[in-house]
Amino acid sequence: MNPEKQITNEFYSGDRWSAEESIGYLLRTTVSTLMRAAETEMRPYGLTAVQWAPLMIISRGGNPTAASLARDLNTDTGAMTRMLDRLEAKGLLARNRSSTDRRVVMLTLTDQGRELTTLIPHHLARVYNNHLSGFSQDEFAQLKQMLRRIISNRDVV
Amino acid sequence: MNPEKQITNEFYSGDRWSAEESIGYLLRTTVSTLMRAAETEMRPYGLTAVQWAPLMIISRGGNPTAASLARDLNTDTGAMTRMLDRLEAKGLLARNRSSTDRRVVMLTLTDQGRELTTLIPHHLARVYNNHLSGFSQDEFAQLKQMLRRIISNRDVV
DNA sequence: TGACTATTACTGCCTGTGCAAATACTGTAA
DNA sequence: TTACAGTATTTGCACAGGCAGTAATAGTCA
Repeated sequence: MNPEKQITNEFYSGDRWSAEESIGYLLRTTVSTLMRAAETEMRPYGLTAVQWAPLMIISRGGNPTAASLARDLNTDTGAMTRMLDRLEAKGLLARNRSSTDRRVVMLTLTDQGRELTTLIPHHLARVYNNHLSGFSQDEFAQLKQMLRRIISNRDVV
Repeated sequence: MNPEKQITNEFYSGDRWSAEESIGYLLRTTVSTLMRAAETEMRPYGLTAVQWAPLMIISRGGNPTAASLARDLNTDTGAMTRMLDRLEAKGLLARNRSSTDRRVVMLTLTDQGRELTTLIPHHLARVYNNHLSGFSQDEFAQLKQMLRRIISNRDVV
């Protein structure tokens, strides 16, 4: 056995249970903390904490569709339809049925939507950097890597 | 400067943006991955991925109230009222107005609810352990510690 | 006692998500 | 050409959370 990295499968047992040590509880609290901060940061622009994501992807081009956005953002097409409804209602994007494939709806940003995409990243960076204060670059890289490992473990199981 | 741990405040800048490197995106995806697995694990018992939490806290005693549950679970009393509505509708808990403080509602588990609390932790442990497979105990401890640091940074900022 | 503050539970409104079904359309194989 | 499998979008239903406001109650202090 490698003495430097002992692998085990027993982090939790069915006997004892504590919210403070639960990885699910900690992750959920972390996300809601970040979301609340992002919400505050976005409020002046009339956006919620998650509405920026579709805008940013559309602004990068490549003709994303509702379905591709749903795949990229790890959600479902029903949720994405309604998200786009809200963004369209705010006048940030326009929907136009494609003429080459009449199933898909082309998504384009309005001038107002495009302007937001130039302002959003700065605010988002501020929120993330603030919450990562005290982290070293190594720790930051480790954290991202560990999260990716948890995500990919969904397939292993 | 300590050469072993160089602190910086610049993990993200407003110039470039990538979902794959975004700590918000990674955390959200991790949570939804875990939730989806928990949802599957709980389905046979008629519970969703989050409904077990109030049940477990009530089962530990100490006369928790809707308000204290909301505080412990990092949500608000409105959401908790509706959560308890659903659990009561499923016959898992009972609500009784306290006679000593008529503002509060005493929460007690039904027999069915109490039985679930004996089964839940095992399934939850299974989900968590599976998704942490490949982790060392050190990495597990580091991950929890880093999440706690992000959460506590909400106050620093 | 009476005014005031804090707390508890609840409700309405909005945002957001997941799942399943329906509809429309595309491309392919028989 | 026709049947069929796959894809894109939308909708209904249920669950869940945040925020603001309300009514009832408790405790405190002048």
